[in-house]
Amino acid sequence: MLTRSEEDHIKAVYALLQEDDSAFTKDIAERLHTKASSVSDMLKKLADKGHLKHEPYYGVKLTAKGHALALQLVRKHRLWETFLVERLGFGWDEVHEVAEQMEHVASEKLIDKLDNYLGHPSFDPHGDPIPDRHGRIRARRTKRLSACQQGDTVRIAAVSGTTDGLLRLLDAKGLRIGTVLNVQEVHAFDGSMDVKPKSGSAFSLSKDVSHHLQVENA
Amino acid sequence: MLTRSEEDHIKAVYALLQEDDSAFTKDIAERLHTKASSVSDMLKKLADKGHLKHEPYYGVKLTAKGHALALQLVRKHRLWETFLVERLGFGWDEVHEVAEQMEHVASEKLIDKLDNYLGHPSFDPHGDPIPDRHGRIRARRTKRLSACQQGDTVRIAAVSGTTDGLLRLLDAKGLRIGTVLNVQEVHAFDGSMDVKPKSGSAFSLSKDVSHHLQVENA
DNA sequence: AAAAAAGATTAGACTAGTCTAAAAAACGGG
DNA sequence: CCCGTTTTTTAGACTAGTCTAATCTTTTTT
Repeated sequence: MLTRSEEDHIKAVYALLQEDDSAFTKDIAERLHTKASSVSDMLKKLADKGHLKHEPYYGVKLTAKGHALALQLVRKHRLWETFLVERLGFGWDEVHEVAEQMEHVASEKLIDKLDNYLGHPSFDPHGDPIPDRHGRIRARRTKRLSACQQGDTVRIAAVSGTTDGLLRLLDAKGLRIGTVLNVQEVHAFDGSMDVKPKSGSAFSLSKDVSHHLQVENA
Repeated sequence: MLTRSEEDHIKAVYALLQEDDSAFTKDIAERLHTKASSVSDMLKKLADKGHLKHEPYYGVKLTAKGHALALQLVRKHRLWETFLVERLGFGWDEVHEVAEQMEHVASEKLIDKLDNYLGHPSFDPHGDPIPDRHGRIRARRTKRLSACQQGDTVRIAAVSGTTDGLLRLLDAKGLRIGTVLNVQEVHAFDGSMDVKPKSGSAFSLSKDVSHHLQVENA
């Protein structure tokens, strides 16, 4: 059995590897609001337990065991988020912190029944894929909106690396998972872009925003 | 904010006071599968925080603050049990341990939304009352089946102090919340009694069982 | 290439919670 | 009412996890 802190560290490593293909002590510490020295200790422990490989100064990789575990944690987190939004009526900007607690409830049976109750969803309220009980993820080819060109027409597939503030900003602009956008113009000097939703008038998005929007061709 | 361990201790005190009108160090320790010395420490801490009064050697009483807190924990526990049984399809003998974990998730909003989602239930799957958000409990006048006399006709209202084994035994005998029974005979030498469900044939219940069944007049 | 900066680890202290063992307090039967 | 048992508390040790401060390694800058 793993402690909550151990699970948190594994999840942080997994998330960083997804985003950056690398996970360093300091980044893990930052994500967990803790100090590098604490992370250093914990990495040694998790390496001993066989969940990850830690080359000091060269970063962390998950073992197969650690990777499978991370996927189960992600699965739990995203299923609970789905439950909170679809069944309890939470806003998509309110659920992260609560799901963070629920994901540490330990019961295989609970998660399988929850999955079943929700109808085996493939994506959570932020558009992120939900691993199935074997850790399999529904494949999609998405790119960042910030990587799109003038003239592209794309559908919002997911909002990644979400902060509650970003989600509320998207709400305010009427942007949702599934919203179809046409890229009207990209401004070189600050990376901002003007986009026009299928219905509605055009507006501008900063690079900070477009960077976090995963889109697929529409 | 209270730790999980602190919450567990307050809940144990509350439960013992309900059952026995008294809560002693050793009983709390037994209930929490811990040692009296650990409980002694924790009682001092909780007394300092103002959740309870601890007269060494004379037992523990909850303060108004501690009592309110215990009721909120009971509320959370029973709402989650209700969710697990009614929505996820767990058996009533499978939910205690999982609810024990879920009740420590901290979010007022979550509990209120869950309560709403479940339709503000007044009783959980074991027939125990669910405090409302203000800590109020629906009053009933129940007694133990073991206290009933020959000839009494009663309805099962709750199964208290539940162990999973007892619940499965009741399942096997077809006894549920709401089942109406007639007491046919009470045997003095071992306290067992013969009961007859409204539909079906009579059978015998040991005192161990009848002691845990809360009934009301039918 | 040396110095400075950034990042990581180690060493040592502290907290919370638990335990065992021993001492203290209360209780109960002769 | 006194001795032995039960219950409770205290004392001291241990673990897990965290922190700060100091040291070590790597990278960057000049």
